[in-house]
Amino acid sequence: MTALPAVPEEDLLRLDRHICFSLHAASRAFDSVYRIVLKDLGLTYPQYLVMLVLWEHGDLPVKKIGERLRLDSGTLSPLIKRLEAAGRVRRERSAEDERSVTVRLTEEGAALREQALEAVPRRILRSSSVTVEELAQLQRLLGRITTALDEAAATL
Amino acid sequence: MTALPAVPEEDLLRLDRHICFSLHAASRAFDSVYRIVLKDLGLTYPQYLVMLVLWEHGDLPVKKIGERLRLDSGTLSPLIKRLEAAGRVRRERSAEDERSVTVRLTEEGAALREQALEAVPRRILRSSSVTVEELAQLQRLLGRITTALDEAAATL
DNA sequence: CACAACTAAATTGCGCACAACTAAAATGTC
DNA sequence: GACATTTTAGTTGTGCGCAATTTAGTTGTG
Repeated sequence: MTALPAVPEEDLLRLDRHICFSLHAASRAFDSVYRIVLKDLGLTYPQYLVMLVLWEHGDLPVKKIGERLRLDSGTLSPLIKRLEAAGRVRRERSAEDERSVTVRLTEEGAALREQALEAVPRRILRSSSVTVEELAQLQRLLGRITTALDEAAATL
Repeated sequence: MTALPAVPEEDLLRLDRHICFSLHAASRAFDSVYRIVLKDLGLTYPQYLVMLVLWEHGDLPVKKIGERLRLDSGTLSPLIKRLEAAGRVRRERSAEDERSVTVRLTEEGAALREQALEAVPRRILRSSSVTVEELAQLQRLLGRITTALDEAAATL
């Protein structure tokens, strides 16, 4: 762990500048393209993430959604309320465990999936103008880094 | 551009789910490690980005900072005011062009650079547990995608 | 010179992200 | 069974990020 490569002091800060900047910028660039593509569906980017999870796994308690997206109730509670206000989901207190709130797709919310499938991924892929293989590679690298960062965050 | 690879319909949505999720998650994972590392310096992650730009280029008008970080005044104005309140920078109306506000490092702000150089990049590198080469590769790919996305956003 | 067009920064409003906290329900332990 | 502990959502407060608008200053055109 101490065997860091011999990078000159000054370059470290410049490298750091580039790393955090490019990730930050890429994230926002994706965000802004998604924003445009998702406008027709009346969804924000994070709302789309929640819908993707629900489309894939069906009705889920807030807790489970949070685990899959690594988001806490502070983010999810108001977000899901907005989805509910828009008629895409309903929230129901679980009968077995009154603490838990199950998020269910409405018919409208379920139907939105076809529209999204048609419109979103293709346009995103084309906009990023990278190959599917490159995206898969990017995904692997990001996944590895994320895991490492999460572990590091727990021990810092 | 129309020569998209033959990916089955269903997989598209799953791929999309992974792409946007992994970038979103990676961005937040970096954010949270930076948050921890930067706490000692009393800086948020975006504030650190602004400081990096100032340390590298010296005093700059808000406009120029925004160009380098792709951030607009709606984000930068309050952020820079907070940096000013913390004593890291001063804001001065330009004499030549009264519309422009130049952001200048205070002595304290300039001095913070040494502390950052010492603490930040090394810990981030170690936490992400990837090689400098991999980071450079990641950076190139992200840069390429960001450029493409920005162009796409302009024509969508 | 007058007036339109443009530019830089700031402001407002909304949504996300997270830390810190609260409320209510479930679980564990004596 | 009583009570501390843990768990699930929700709330509050702060800071980004962006769209849309506002304010003030500059530039261009007749």
